[in-house]
Amino acid sequence: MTIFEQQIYYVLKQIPKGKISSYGLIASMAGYPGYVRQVGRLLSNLPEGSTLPWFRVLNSQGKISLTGADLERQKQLLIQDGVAVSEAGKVNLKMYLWQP
DNA sequence: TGGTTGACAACCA
DNA sequence: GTGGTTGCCAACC
Repeated sequence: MTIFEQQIYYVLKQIPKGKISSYGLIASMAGYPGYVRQVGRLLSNLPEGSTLPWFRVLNSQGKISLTGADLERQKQLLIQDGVAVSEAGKVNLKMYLWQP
């Protein structure tokens, strides 16, 4: 467990229900601007049973970066969160983007 | 040691 | 809005 990971997890836990954020934003808020790809790698390695709201993280276009079954899973979780997600796995950033 | 890859971002046409 | 290019940094060959 590195400081970097702790920071990412910390920021992740701050995202309120019904809101979403982006990889770049997460990385920046954690104090590591430019480490977007590490954020993605970190989330991809999260255990399935994790309580972290990893599904509230989208790319800068407000779109889910996953494909196939994984995309569907994340889409469902977001909808359960009260976030409107299009068929393509895209959300309205104007309405749901979270930034303190 | 060096090249490739990736749940990305910012730019530009 | 879409598609290509470049920058980015650690993890993996």
